[in-house]
Amino acid sequence: MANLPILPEERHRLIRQRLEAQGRVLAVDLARDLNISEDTIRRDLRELAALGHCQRVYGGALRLSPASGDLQTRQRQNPEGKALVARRAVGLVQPGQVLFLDAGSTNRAIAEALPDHADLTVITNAPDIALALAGRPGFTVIQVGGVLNPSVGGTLGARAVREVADYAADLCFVGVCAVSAEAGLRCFSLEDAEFKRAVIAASRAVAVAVTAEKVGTAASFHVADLATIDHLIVGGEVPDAALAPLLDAGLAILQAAA
Amino acid sequence: MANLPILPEERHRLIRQRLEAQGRVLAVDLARDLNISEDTIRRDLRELAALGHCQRVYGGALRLSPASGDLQTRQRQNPEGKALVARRAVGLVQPGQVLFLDAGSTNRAIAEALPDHADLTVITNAPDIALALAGRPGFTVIQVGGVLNPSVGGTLGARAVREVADYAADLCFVGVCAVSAEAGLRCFSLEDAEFKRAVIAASRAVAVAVTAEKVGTAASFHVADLATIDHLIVGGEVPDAALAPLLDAGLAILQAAA
DNA sequence: GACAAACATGCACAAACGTGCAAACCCTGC
DNA sequence: GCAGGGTTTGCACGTTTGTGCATGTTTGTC
Repeated sequence: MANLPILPEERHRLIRQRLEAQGRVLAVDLARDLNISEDTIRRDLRELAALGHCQRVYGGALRLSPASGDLQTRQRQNPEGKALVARRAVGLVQPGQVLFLDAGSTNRAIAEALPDHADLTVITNAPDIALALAGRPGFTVIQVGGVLNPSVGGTLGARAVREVADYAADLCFVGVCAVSAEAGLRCFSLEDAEFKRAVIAASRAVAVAVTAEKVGTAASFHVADLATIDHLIVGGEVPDAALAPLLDAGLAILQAAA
Repeated sequence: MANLPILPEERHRLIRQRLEAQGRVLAVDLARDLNISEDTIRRDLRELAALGHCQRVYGGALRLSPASGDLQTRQRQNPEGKALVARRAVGLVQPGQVLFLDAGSTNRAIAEALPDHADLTVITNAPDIALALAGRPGFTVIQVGGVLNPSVGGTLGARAVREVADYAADLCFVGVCAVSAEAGLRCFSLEDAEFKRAVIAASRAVAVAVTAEKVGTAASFHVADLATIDHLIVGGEVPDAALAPLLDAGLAILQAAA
């Protein structure tokens, strides 16, 4: 060992680095590797924990869970059904592509299921999706600006529509509130529908991912006809009576079942 | 030893060079190698740190590039101090105003401290701030679009700057990484500095809220001079030595102490 | 319940630190 | 040349900080 003196601050950085990489550190190991007493290491860990950089535990320290409180709640609200659809949906994505992810909890699940290190560019109007992807390796995240609609959870309105027109995506995932053979894709607000149409217009291919309960239902505002869709991913147990009309309409359907 | 005299500026360049190459320097080593007293080295390191070229630590100095840390970790640093500053900062806000909130953990705290039912319009480039305010009564939230910078936690770049120019705010809260009388307002990235300047240009009044540890320090990139600021809110225990130069500069300072 | 490992705490010592001060140095104008 | 003002440097002083050791306590495990 070189045994060169290590500055306290330098040591803190090293510990944090090791925490980040391995998720945990042991006081004994650090003391041995850094050639310093365990007492000092313990003091370091206590200090780092006080600053909120790790969780102090008996024998060493742990990395804190990566998700912050607000996001954690949302994640828990996501049932397995959405994760199921999401896993199926990401199969459509190729490395290097530019994706459009509309706001919505199902699309949020898709964002989380996207693979790292795939050189993806994700354009989204949903701040929570942007945040979930920010900093993950292999992602460029573009946020669509505009007035944030609280119930939709994304930016909408004229400004957002205009911005979307500036981009061109290989594939978009449009969130819808209802889908049926007769009424097509539908959602609950006019502004939302306008925005989704802009997204579809700016994308080479269109994918819609929905959970079973939305199939065969309708909502107030028309987004697009079924003919517009290239991929429909449905998850969970869909009754044949609801699915048949969609198949009759000539739609290719990816079914994700447990 | 040659013992030839070394000019201070020459010495500074050498120290920065060594910092760049090795990531750290020890005061003792420099004193020995340059054949000069440790006192002088310490003075040099202090100066370099004040200009934002390194981080001064006990025993020497460290390169600061990898140490800026991501948003989530900063969020956890000194939350009480930030809440304190935030409570003081929201006193500047009048009902019905249009505000600009720059990205950053202190500004996030300000967002959370803003009063409900005050008919406020908040423009922000930070998705987490937008999310925190979305749905709260009496708020209109406008998200600035652009490429999301993971370490800053907000959109930056040409697109974001252009969008900001479309708006006009009564008051902006600019987040800075460092503030001092000599170096003014400073931050860690060029793009960030550009964006903040755009925000300042689009606002009738400028407020800067910082926690105590940022006062009297500096960082690599210049944002604006102190003369640009209308309100400076500092929180926590600020040593008089750090505060005095700011007061001498004629700045009105709101101090938030426990 | 026994035992060892991990821990917190107090203490002592050395290293690193900030500050005031005086000497040495530089530049400038007479 | 030299007098004056500003800057830089090293030294002395007291203070702070980091570290290891000794002590007694807590925690996990068998």
